[in-house]
Amino acid sequence: MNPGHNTADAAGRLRRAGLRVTGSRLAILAELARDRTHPNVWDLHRRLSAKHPSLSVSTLYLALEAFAKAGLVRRIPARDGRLRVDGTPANHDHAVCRDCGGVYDVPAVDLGRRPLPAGLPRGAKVLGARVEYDVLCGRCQRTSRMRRERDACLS
Amino acid sequence: MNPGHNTADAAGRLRRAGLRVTGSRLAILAELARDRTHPNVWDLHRRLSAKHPSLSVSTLYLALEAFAKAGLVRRIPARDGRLRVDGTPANHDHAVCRDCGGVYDVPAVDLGRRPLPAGLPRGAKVLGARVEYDVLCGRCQRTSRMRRERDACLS
DNA sequence: ATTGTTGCAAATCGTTTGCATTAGT
DNA sequence: ACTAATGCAAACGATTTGCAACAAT
Repeated sequence: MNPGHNTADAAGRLRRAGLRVTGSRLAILAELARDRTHPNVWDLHRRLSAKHPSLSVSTLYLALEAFAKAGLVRRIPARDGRLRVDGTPANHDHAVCRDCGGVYDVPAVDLGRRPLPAGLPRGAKVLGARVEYDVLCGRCQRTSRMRRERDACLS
Repeated sequence: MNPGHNTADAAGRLRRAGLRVTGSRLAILAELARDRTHPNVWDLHRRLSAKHPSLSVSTLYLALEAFAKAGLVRRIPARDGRLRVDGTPANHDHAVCRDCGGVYDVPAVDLGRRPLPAGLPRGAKVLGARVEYDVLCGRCQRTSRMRRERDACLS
């Protein structure tokens, strides 16, 4: 269903990265390929625990660190201070809901032809750039309207 | 030296935000106006402790939360998981050093005329957008060259 | 007088680390 | 055989919270 993210390929990607192919790691990569919500480590652990009850949090952290160094995943520091995991290796941008902190994938904006901004730190080399959209997701628009109405009544 | 960020103005901004004007808070705002390095909470606490030895970390956190809600500062989750504080209220973008995690201010890119990207979560309302540059700062270019050379010798 | 703010200490909780065991190469 | 990967528990450290004393309004 998702070419490029099946198990066989995951094993190859692990090997190519110089990492050992283990059940945990295949499961982690599979779960990340399935779950595009940028789960945090505990979400991930909870979901994986069903099929892999012995998988420990420390293993998860260690694996994610190795994956990140190999470029298989991106680790993104979320607004709530927790680590979220982005299992989509392709280049893309993010939309972050101001209310619930949900992270959504958005096709990458091409900033390539744009002149580099003045005011970069002296001598810095630009490696890349990405856009982050500040949004209010559909669900939060509803709940914040509800909240506004409720608060209005209470005041 | 920095119009718009002097003490008198800080008091006004606090009052306008419905916050009480206290010595700690003026000191915090003053320090943030002076230090544009996006310090984390502990850096900030260390620097403020010189003049305000009694200022506690919890007060600092509480004040920063209030400031952020009032739009006086931005709190940014850094790659190392710690909270960094951006005391520049004006709209601007950031360049983040891939190596040391240093955060540098960059004039905002105008994304206004750009069509909104397809693939935003259904029903989401876009409130804003900012660009984050992935850079290698001058200092880190030097140290990583040194590291490469050293590692080359060791291998 | 009222109530937001402060400082201290304790609690919380995400992440890291040490180490003995297991398993991939 | 070699050594990366795992699981457990303990350590760590940033942030939050409860509460009594204080201070700005």
